[in-house]
Amino acid sequence: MNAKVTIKEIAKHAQVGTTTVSRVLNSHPYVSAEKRQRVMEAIKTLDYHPSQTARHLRGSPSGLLGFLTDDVATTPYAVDIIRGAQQVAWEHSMVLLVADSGRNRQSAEAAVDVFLEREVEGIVYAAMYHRPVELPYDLERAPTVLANCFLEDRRSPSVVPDEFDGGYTATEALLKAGHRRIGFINLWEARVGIPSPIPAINGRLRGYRQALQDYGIPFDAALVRFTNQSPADNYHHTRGLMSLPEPPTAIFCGNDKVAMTCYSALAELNLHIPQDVAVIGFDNIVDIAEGLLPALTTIQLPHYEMGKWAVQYLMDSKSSDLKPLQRRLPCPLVLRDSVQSIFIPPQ
Amino acid sequence: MNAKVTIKEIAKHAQVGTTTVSRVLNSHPYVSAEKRQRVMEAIKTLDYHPSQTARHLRGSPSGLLGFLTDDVATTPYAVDIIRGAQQVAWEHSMVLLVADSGRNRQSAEAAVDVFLEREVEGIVYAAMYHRPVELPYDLERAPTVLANCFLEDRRSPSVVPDEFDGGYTATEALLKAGHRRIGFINLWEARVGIPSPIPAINGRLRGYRQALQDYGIPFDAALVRFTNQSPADNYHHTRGLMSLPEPPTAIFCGNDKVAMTCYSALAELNLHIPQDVAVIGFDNIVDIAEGLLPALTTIQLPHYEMGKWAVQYLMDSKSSDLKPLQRRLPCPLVLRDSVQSIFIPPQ
DNA sequence: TGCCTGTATAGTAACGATACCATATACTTA
DNA sequence: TAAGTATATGGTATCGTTACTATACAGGCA
Repeated sequence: MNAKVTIKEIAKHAQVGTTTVSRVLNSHPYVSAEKRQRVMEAIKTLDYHPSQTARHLRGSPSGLLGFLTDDVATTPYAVDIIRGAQQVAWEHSMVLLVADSGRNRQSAEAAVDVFLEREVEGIVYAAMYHRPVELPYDLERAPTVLANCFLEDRRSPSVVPDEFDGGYTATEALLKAGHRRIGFINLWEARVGIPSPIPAINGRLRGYRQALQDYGIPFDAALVRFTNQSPADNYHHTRGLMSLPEPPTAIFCGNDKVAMTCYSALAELNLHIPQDVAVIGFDNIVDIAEGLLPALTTIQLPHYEMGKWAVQYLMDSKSSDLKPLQRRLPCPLVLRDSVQSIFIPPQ
Repeated sequence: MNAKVTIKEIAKHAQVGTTTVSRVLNSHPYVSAEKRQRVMEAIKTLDYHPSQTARHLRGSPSGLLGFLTDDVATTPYAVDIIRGAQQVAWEHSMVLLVADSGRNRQSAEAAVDVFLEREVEGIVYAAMYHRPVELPYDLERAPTVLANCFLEDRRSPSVVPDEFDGGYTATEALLKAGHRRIGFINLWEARVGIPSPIPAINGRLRGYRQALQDYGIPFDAALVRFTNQSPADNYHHTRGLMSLPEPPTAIFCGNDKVAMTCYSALAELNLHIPQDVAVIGFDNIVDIAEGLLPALTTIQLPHYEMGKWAVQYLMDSKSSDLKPLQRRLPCPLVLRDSVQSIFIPPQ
């Protein structure tokens, strides 16, 4: 492993001054074609790589972005946030420095210290599921964008899934297919009693109600259930829904895991999807959605897009200040086979 | 945002020389208690953070590790590799620089260039599923450890799941529960015809056979099936197994998705898990395994552990050279409810 | 007393790259 | 012809930190 080749050695090898080498590297004008050629050759033969460290010290931007997560992995796909962030960062020739806040404030602070010591140009703080957070550090320290989470006081910019849109889209897909009685097994937080601050729950419910209203269907509270997300409870609510005097012809499940249990419960009742009952999920956990028979139509959370947006926003407002807007990204429908158009006889 | 506070300003503020400040920062001897006190105060009041960049330029190690992935996300949990790597890196006060090779050689090369420009002290190359890879760059450029993949010629160190162990453990769990006819729906590669180089397939099969042999059960080729992993094929093989003249009392599924289909197929046959048929999966996709009823007993791939091991190995051999060993990590059993001990009458 | 040795302190030269300044030539244009 | 401009080139200070060197004073010991 040859040690570090410096600009000086290139200069010596090409018989020019260091300035000229620097000019070639940064494609500045005023270098003769001949010397440029010599320099390029030297760079190649000596396998020279410029030191970002020296450049940065000299005044160039660090080219670094900090990416901080709480590691509570609910949906594994949430890591797509990092992929999206990485993608956009790369396009801007920036690199991601990742750290895990490890859920305690102290190590989050430490992580931010590490970021600052390396003078990151911005920080993305990403949560593994959509929720309000308290920032574990002083925001003034570096421009920060939140992804998949937000501050209660909205004092810094954030990008989140549009839960309302997701709920609306799911419900509308069912309505468009002709369904008029649509069950909704919404999520409920595991914590006892406390009215949940999780935006998914309220947002999706509002979307569901709005879609119903837009299609002129009255809201029926009996069709809405809340599951603590255990398979047993998911099962219970599916059965409950189907034993209603007027059971639904379609079920909107709060997530794909709920949908999975829903499938089994319906199978036991000898009901077929999508002929007897249509099912739609949420989250697009591909392993589940594609593994089910029939494959599950569901709603995609925009993890990848949130990662992209967060970094893009950081890049766009590099010079000016970050405006603390909250951006809601749509949750698109992923069409598979669990929803089928039903025939509605003209009345 | 106050600009950069430097060591000089601390020196001035505390009325000492820069050397003294540096001594305090690095807890070197020969500083009087009084001045040390003054320096510490100045650091606090001016909110000083030392510049890693300057330190690095001056000769300290960069404190950076490169983490490069191919992004083909098969199992979402494979990202646990990065979490494990991050964890150990953090313990060694190092930070991870992540990049995505974006599956084409060129951008992988570019990513490595970026790593080298920042003088990473090592690189972890991680694949999203266990397979042989060709390294997209010259290994000499930085100490590299492969995670979840390996070079055909084993010329650099790697850490992979012990597929044999996984296959053995799964089969043994079934054998210990008293099963004697154990079906195995192994994976098969989607690519047509080509004998698969995917180590999962061969390794697990060998583990299965070895366990059988150790328990004195003759191998029955009729019990081993290969699925192209489509739900339809998974379904087909489950039915095939169960319609054998002497059907299995337990099924070892190549992964949790296969197990998921297997559950439905068995339900249709009105067979109950685990009373009538025991099922064991592979991969521990928690969303699936915990969502199924009964919850799926399965095998855990050591993603997190591989990430940890890769970085640990890099750290351990920082001074000496990397020895190109291949480390196989065990795939532990995750006990849930889909396997039950069956009574074997004494003969 | 004179000479070590240990403690305490500050000044300064690096690390590698770049921006500024100085210089030198060739070519215009008033 | 003198002055001005565009082109080409290299020397050197600088970024923030630490290692090295130099200096100074104390106490210990021959």
